[in-house]
Amino acid sequence: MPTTNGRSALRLAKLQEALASGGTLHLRDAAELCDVSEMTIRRDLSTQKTTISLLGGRLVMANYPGVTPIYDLNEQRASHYQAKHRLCQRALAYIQEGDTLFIDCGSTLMPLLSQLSHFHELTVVTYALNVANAVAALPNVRLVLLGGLFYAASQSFGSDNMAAAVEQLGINKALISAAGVDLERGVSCFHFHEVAPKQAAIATAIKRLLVVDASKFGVVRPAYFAALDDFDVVVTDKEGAPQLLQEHGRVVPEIVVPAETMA
Amino acid sequence: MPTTNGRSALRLAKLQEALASGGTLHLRDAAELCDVSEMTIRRDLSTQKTTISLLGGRLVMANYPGVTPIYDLNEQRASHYQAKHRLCQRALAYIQEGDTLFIDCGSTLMPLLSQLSHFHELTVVTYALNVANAVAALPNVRLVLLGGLFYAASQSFGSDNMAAAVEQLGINKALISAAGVDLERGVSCFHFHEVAPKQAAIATAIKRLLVVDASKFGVVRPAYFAALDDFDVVVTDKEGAPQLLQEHGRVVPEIVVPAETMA
DNA sequence: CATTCAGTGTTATTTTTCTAACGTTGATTT
DNA sequence: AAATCAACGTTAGAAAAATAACACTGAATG
Repeated sequence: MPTTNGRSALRLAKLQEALASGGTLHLRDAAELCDVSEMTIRRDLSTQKTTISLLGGRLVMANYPGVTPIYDLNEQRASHYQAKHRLCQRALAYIQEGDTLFIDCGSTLMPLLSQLSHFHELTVVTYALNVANAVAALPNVRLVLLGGLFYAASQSFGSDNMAAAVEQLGINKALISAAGVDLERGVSCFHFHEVAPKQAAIATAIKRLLVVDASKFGVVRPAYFAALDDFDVVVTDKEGAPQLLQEHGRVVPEIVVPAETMA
Repeated sequence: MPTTNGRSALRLAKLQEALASGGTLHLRDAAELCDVSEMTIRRDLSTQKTTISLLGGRLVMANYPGVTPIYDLNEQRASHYQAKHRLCQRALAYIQEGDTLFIDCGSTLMPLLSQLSHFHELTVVTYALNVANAVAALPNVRLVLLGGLFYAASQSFGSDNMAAAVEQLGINKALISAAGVDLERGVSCFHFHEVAPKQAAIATAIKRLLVVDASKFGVVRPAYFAALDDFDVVVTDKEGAPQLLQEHGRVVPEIVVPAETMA
């Protein structure tokens, strides 16, 4: 195996260039391109640290979306996915034909996006790249991306005039996610650049939905962005949530907990 | 084979949901998820029209970037890619450490992006989703995406204040692509929403590079956006291009044709 | 000059994926 | 009730991909 980074790295760089535009490259083509055998490419990939991965005989960029496996060998991610899926199933009930939706960043609302293909006309406003990519694939959904400087950690954009940009749009329903929900300290997230778009969406949207799984309750994160009663609906998955939240005397009009048995 | 769209479509919808968040799903997991055999999933995929495709035993969303093959069986796309690659190789020579680059939409400049990983600090400004995705994967490059309404045809965004957004940024070098370059009628593209960002970039950038392969010469496209002498450099691949362009009496300071023999 | 060893090709073997054919089931029709 | 047929499973075989083992090469080292 090549221990030093000799020609191996050069080949990978070449292949990475070829793949950077997006696409796959069959192993035999990659071998031909580098003028080596397929085995050598295989070895390059397995020995060197690279962002390219081999998927069924084809080279793909591992850091592109739609490439990493959903169901990891451990059930953990799968179950997490199931939880989020259920959450989104409930959130979906609030969406209607013709809506202009603000979709927050994070992974919570991802499962919702594919469901949007069932509608005929929708508009999605977002400041997250992963959301934008998923929505861009839907022919029936208009996409408005709020741009700015990219923050890799949250796969989202931040800018000065985020608030102004949001206010220009006739946002119907805001679907907001959060990293922390506390009765006293309100709703919070990790990144400060998310505060402006979230707050702007909450300010202009007609209906405001907070979509969070129960693991976020009682948690406080660095960036506060709203009080709990800024929302019209809280969609969550914990049984005791309604009591927990409402007995506190706050006015949260509706708290939705998905039924245990769902398709 | 299922001729009617019975449960088959339902399963595919379910799988599509699972995949929409981005990721791959192994065939056996997909089968388990739908509680059918792998063969059934295979049949679903082959009989029904779907956006899901099977790549080495794994389900992927075919409309995601990084999935469609680069080297189609015909050499055509490959050679096109080679041409663009060479073009970008030359354009790369103009890029320096610390630059703030405006990268235009289209596929021409795609091969350039992976090359940017060689630098330590760069900023890329773009209004194209495919460019943004490629740049987002580079840890050393700051990404500024100019958002707006998404146009699927060009994978790019358009908005009213595109010009204002561009002017706010200290763009160093503008790398502009085009669909048509005519001596008399100037430089043009297909989509009108591209005009504003292109013009704004040309207006503010210190150095303006037009990157076009020779097939665009003598072609006029619906949306005019610049005269040829608005550019400082034209990077192209046709042998006679310098003469062709300069003998016309225009002041185009530099026209670069890549040498025939390149690594 | 012989030795070493990284880098690579070749071949064989195993594993996985794909395809085609046939069998089963259960609802619907005749 | 027999026939039909869509929907699905199962099996076996073919094809492709992954892995492992060994052989070759040419530059660097002793």
